[in-house]
Amino acid sequence: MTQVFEKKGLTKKSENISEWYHDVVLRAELANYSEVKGSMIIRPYGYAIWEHVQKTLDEWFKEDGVQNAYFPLLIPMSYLQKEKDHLKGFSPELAIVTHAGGEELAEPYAIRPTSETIMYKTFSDWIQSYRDLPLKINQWANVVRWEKRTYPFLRTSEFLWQEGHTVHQTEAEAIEMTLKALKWYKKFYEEQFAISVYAGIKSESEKFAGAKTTYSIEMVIPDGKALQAATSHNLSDNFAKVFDIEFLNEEGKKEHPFQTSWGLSTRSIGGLILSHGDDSGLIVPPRVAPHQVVILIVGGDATVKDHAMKISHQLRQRGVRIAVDIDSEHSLGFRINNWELKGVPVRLEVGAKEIEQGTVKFVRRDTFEKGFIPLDELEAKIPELLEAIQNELFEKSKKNRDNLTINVDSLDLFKESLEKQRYFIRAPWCEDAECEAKIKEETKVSTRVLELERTEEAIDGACVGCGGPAKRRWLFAQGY
RNA sequence: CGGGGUGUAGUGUAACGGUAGCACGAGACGUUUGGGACGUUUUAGUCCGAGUUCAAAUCUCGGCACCCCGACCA
Repeated sequence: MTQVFEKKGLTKKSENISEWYHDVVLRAELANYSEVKGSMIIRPYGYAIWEHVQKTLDEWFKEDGVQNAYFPLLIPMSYLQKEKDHLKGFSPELAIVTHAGGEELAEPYAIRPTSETIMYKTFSDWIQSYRDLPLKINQWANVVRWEKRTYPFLRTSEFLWQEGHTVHQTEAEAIEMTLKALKWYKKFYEEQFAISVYAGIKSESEKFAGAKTTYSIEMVIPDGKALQAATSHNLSDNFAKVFDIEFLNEEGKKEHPFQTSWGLSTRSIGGLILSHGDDSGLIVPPRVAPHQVVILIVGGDATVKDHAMKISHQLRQRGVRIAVDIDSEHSLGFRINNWELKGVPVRLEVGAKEIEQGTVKFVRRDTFEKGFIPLDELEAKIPELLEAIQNELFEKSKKNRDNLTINVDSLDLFKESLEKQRYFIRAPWCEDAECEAKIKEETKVSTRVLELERTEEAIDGACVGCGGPAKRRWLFAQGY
């Protein structure tokens, strides 16, 4: 029987995932609420996870020739007004600076909700010839989108992200880049965050303001809702035209280039929390865990402490990220509970008993499986154990995703299936925007994506929304 | 921004219109430490403003804040 270690005062995840989420964010010390409405303070433990995200993605980007740069926080309103769809999409959530230096500004500045406009204005100067292409720029930055309802990490008014922006000679190249970014994100979620996700194309009504095509990563949250976890846009030459980006091609003729933009934000950490946590708190997959292992010393004498330090040194040399808890103020149980809340994948305990036996006690955070590892096997066993945990977390996430995805062929069944439990529903759809709006009104679920592997799949069925001829099977779900 | 709800120590809760109490936390001292230790002790509160009343945490009105549900959204 699996022992469950509930936490005092922690709402059960299965009972109220929203309350559980808030509790965990605060008690695992990921973030604090701030005085500024809708903003949060990311605490060191939460920020360490973000730093890992940055490090991993940044490496992949750079291998592909993407260079980091930094553009201004403030964007002249006139820039945003150039692309009308873009402006329309973002204007409801803009924060605008109207005064500075004690005076009213002649032209207000918007705090960037995203940086397409300010970057592309500059790109038009940078790009003259086909020799300047492709241009691949990435920026790690904060952006502000004034949201009406906010949650820590999942939707804050100010959030951190990376935004990649590339410029290409041909649309085919741009599409290739868009898909490459999407694949980075999918790989990131699967291999680093151990979360199984869907990757696909957004419907016309759900796409990015100003894009020709938006691709996205959709995460299946254990409550059956969908979280848009990253996006990648094929901007075609929409922005190039309005920002006068032109290059001379090999024949000496002027052409507009084709562009992409793609981003992943601190929202990803919200997805991580929701995906892996349990009634004991957070569970952080080993590859992204700020601490992969915590050593707790049991009893306060110097021999035990020395022994623990020696072990930590050994493991650190093997590349294991490790914390040593030598707290002698609190009881062992108290300390254990705190580390469990923080989701450290493996806990080691060292006390007089272990020293005598020449072992170390280990406990897995995800399964609570425990045992003793002989000291001389520790260096080999811990990396193995971490790898196993990483893989099992992913398998569990995949199973969860599959269990929460169902195929449905009629609107009645569609509605019925949502009565007891939210699902990702894969259903035939005519791809008409009005029909989509109708489905959303009647069932609260909207199209999430057309999965990449189903873009070519022709089907004969009837659309679940209007009964007309369906084109392809899309994923529908309620958004976060 | 629409609909609903709630505001009491740092947190969670209690008090018929009649002495604001309890628990946790935090601080001090001592004893403890193999799954959220114990004793002694200290600490701190009715969101703001008006009204009704002999008397308001409690009733009324206004403001503000927060929460839940919608619309918007990485």
